[in-house]
Formats: sequence, C-alpha cells, structure tokens
Amino acid sequence: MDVATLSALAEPNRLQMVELLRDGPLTVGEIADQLGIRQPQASKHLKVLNEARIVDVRPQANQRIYNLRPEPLQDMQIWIQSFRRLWEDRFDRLDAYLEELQKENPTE
Amino acid sequence: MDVATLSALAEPNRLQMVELLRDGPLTVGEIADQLGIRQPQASKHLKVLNEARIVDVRPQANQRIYNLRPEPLQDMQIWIQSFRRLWEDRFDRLDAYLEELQKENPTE
DNA sequence: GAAGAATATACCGATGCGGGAATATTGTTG
DNA sequence: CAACAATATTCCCGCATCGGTATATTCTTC
Repeated sequence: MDVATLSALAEPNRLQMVELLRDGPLTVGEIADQLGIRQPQASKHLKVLNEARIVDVRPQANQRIYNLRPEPLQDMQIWIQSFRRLWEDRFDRLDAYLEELQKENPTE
Repeated sequence: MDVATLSALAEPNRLQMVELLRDGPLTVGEIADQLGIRQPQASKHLKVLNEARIVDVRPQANQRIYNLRPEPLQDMQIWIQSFRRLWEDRFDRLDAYLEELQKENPTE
C-alpha cells in the first residue's frame, strides 16, 4: 500500500474533493465553491491529489477539469481486502486452529 | 470516511505496524524489533493507532499486547466500495449515456 | 523493598503542512 | 493588444508531527 495515497487523502478538504469527484469531473472553481474554500487552496490541494495520481486534469478553454483516476483507490481496495479475515466470522475456527499450530511450533 | 483513520495510517512505520498485526497480536518490543525502530517511537506510534481505535491493548505481565481492531479498516472498505464503478467496466455504457445527458442539459 | 525488564511519557529541535494574501500565468474576447 | 476570467504559484506564518534522548511508570522476582 502506498503511503502517498493515504497521506493525500488524510486531509479533510482533499477527502471531500475525492468524494465530490466520485460523481463526475469538476472544475477548480466548482470544487472551491462546493467546499467553501478559496481558489488558491483548492488549486494547492488538487495539486497534491494530482501528484499522488489520484486525479488527473484536462484543460478546457479557460478552465481545468479534474477527474478521478481509478488506480490508487483500487490499490487501496486490494490492500484492505487483505484484512478481510478480521471481520469475517467464518474463519474463526481456522484462526483458532492456526494459532494452536503457532504455539506448538513458534516461528522464532 | 474518518480522516483520523487515514492520517493514522499515512505514516510508514504505522502502516507497517498494521501490516505486522494483520498476522496476529504482538508486543511493543516485538514490533520495535521488526521495524528496526527504537522502543519510544514504537510506543508513540502505537498510541496514535490506539487513539484512532485501529488497535487495542491488553496488558499481560510486564508487557502490552497490541492487536488490530476491525471497525476502522472495515469502514475504509465500505468507503472504498463506493468508488467501485470507477474500475468496473460493466458501467461503461451507462457512464457514456449519463455524460451525453450532461452535455445536452448542463447543471449550471 | 531493591533491582531489573518492558513500556510510557516529557522535552527538544528540525521539518513539513495548511491557510492567507498577493501575484503570476494562461486563455478568451472585443 | 487591452481587459477580464480562471487557475497556478509564491511568500509568510503558526502549528503539528517525527525522531532522539532522558526519565518516569509499572510489573515481576528475589
């Protein structure tokens, strides 16, 4: 899992931006409006998201249209899935069994 | 989605700790060893993870055993799933259709 | 209760991040 | 090319965070 993705998302405005963009591409101005922040901060946060490859930009006339890229979030999903057994009951018996093995034959 | 979870994970040592704990509970000393960091930093990072409710602790004799809690990661999984359509092809036609509608009847 | 092991906490210094304000850049239109 | 709109960049400041080191706390054992 890439720390860059997590730290890009670990900021309230940027997280909200990503959630806004979930419903489709938006302009810098639109994003700033919706979040109630000033344009320069919007640009700065979008720059961070862009450098983390979470969004991409395409110029259109005077404006820049930001859009979500799938890869980083998809990577997150894959990473998260490696923890599935934490919240899935059906492995309980297997867990107990493996822990039992562990005790009998410790790795170190 | 909770920013606290993301910012707790957005630090390399803490991310590694969580990955270590995926395979079972560990002691502070064990964690510090595996990551090659000093004990005080390990304790500090574990405190952050604990405050984000990503781990819990149980004392056992002289030591403290840290363990993963499912909820925050599970919440992340749920959040991530709201972006599924980003990387699932089967909505391509629907996407194109919606974008077409957008052009004909712009929101603003 | 003294000594030692495991862990937590406090303090310090360096660095980075976020917001504010001003300004630069780029594109459009008359 | 002048004026304007949309966006990016720069500079400054206050604050949080991280690592290092020292010290405190807690538990165990003799």
